[in-house]
Amino acid sequence: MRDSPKDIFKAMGVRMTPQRLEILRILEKCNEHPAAEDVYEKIRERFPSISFDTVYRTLSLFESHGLIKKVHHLAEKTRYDTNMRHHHHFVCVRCKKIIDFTWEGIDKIPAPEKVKEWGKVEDRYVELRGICQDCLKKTGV
Amino acid sequence: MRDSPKDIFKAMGVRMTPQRLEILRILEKCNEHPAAEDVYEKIRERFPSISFDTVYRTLSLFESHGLIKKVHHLAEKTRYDTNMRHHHHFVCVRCKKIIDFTWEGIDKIPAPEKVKEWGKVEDRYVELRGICQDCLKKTGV
DNA sequence: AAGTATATAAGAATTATTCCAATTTCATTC
DNA sequence: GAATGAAATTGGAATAATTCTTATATACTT
Repeated sequence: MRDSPKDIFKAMGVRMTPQRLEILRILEKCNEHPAAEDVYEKIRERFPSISFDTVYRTLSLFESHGLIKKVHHLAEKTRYDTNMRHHHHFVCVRCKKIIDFTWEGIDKIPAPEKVKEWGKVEDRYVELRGICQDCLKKTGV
Repeated sequence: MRDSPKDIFKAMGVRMTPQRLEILRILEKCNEHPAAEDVYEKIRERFPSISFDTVYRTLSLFESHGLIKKVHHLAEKTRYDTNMRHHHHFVCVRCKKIIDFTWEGIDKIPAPEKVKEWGKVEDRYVELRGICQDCLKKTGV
């Protein structure tokens, strides 16, 4: 049983506006992984004068309340990797520190059959996300 | 046995300039995952008048020759995920399509001890990268 | 229904990155 | 070793994604 939009907005403690409602509907219907621009193009069908800002603000709002999330952390700036051997990353979600590691155990497990049907898998990347020791020390959490 | 800078640039078929040489040294020395700005700040110690453009151009050059790589594909625009359950992604490196999947087999394997020492791991994300069926059809490769 | 805090629209501002044109420099030839 | 021409650098303008600002409009409480 899914919450009604009214309850969702009530729980967030914000007003339910037509724009927000429509963005919510678009997102609920969407099985892809839209960029802000995709949402903007879609909602303009009904709200031709909506501003980009409203879309961005609403996406941030939804994200801060755990309704959606960004596909990647670290998206603000491009980061470069100087290690060209196959490896994975530990990423600190606070300070964005990245540490390389290898993990043969996980490289060997065959990919799920369904995924193989979606296309040709060429690479496997694992990201372990958490809080690094430095950041743990800083806040004690 | 590592190639000399001279050989590296020769292999790339480009001129060896002091700026490029210094950026190469900075990257070789660097165990972090620098953003362009980090490289810029570092090289300005020796080349105070270097332009951002040179840094970006050189990083692209190195990337196109396989000396370094970007930490993430998909970094151009923020993409949103409307599926808040734990899952992983198949990503088409051509069209950037993203498909969700779950993979219990891989979720259960304990993380390497060394990683646990680096911090508190809170989430595990796997990205299978390849070419989706649509893109395979288009080019026949 | 009125009042008020909150949300929106439009465009300016910001940030990361790329483009452009003028100048400089590398590396090859003489 | 100097001249030369192609390639590289600089500095600033341009672009693209995202955020901020301010005046106006609107949802929700009373």
